[in-house]
Amino acid sequence: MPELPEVETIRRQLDERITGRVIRRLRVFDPMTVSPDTPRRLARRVAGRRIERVSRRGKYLRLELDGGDTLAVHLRMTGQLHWSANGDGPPEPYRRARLELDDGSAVDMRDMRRFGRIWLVPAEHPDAAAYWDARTGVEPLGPGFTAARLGELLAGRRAPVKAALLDQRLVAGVGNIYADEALYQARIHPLRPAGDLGPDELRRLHRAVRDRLKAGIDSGGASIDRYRDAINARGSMQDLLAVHLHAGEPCPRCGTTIEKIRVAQRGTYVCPGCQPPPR
DNA sequence: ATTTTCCCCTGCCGGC
DNA sequence: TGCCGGCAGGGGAAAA
Repeated sequence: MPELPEVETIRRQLDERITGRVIRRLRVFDPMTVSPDTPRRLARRVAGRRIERVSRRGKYLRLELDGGDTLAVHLRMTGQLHWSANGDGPPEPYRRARLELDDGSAVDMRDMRRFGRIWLVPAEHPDAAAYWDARTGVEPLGPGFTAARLGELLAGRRAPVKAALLDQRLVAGVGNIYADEALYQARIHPLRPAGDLGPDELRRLHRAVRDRLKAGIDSGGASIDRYRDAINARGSMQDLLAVHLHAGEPCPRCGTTIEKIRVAQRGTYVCPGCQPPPR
């Protein structure tokens, strides 16, 4: 569910509220949430540690603790983090874990489908930077993401350009919604082979990826289904989506009926008028 | 090496 | 009404 803009929204809210706090205890209600670690081992490791900052890499949230350990969180499809000042979040059937802090506040992790995970990246990990680099590529809103860099990442690839955008090891943080919207804005069909894009198309795609992700952050994320931010509020990016979830409706730019197709095993929305199909 | 398929899990929706 | 298949913002392992 949450893509880069949703995770960044949550990161900002948590960083503001829990940085400097000390973890009183970690309670795990669903062991699967911390597997393959055990609730007991993880809880013992983080208890009493101070949260130095809350950072993000792609769709990964990181609670950086004193001593160098990092408590990593990935929300996957239906995960949510909810902060409450007095620790009494609303009763939740899907609550999987809870972080209790020294000021009486708490962060609850909720997750209907149980794909979300919390795990520790230990300070003694041989190379913390390599750990994250193995999972996540360039940050699309960072200085390393340029049209030229995007071209290098896509060069020679025969997979559909949308599949490449969804590959977190190339560009980190783009998910199904923002891939559709960026490709539409760039007027590039999602089935085009990634390596076939020309210089102008790469420039348009680079600009569109950044533009749509920024719009997502400015909107507080897209609350299409279950997404809520860290204070249980909805975002408004769903109101700005041009094609995603709009199959059967006219394209806002050319009036052609928007189609739903399947690309990289994901539902994909495309305007066949604006985004000329390959071949 | 790259790309595709399957799987993890729960809930919902449409078709029969 | 009830059952069944398919699908849902994710990524990792295994297979091709």
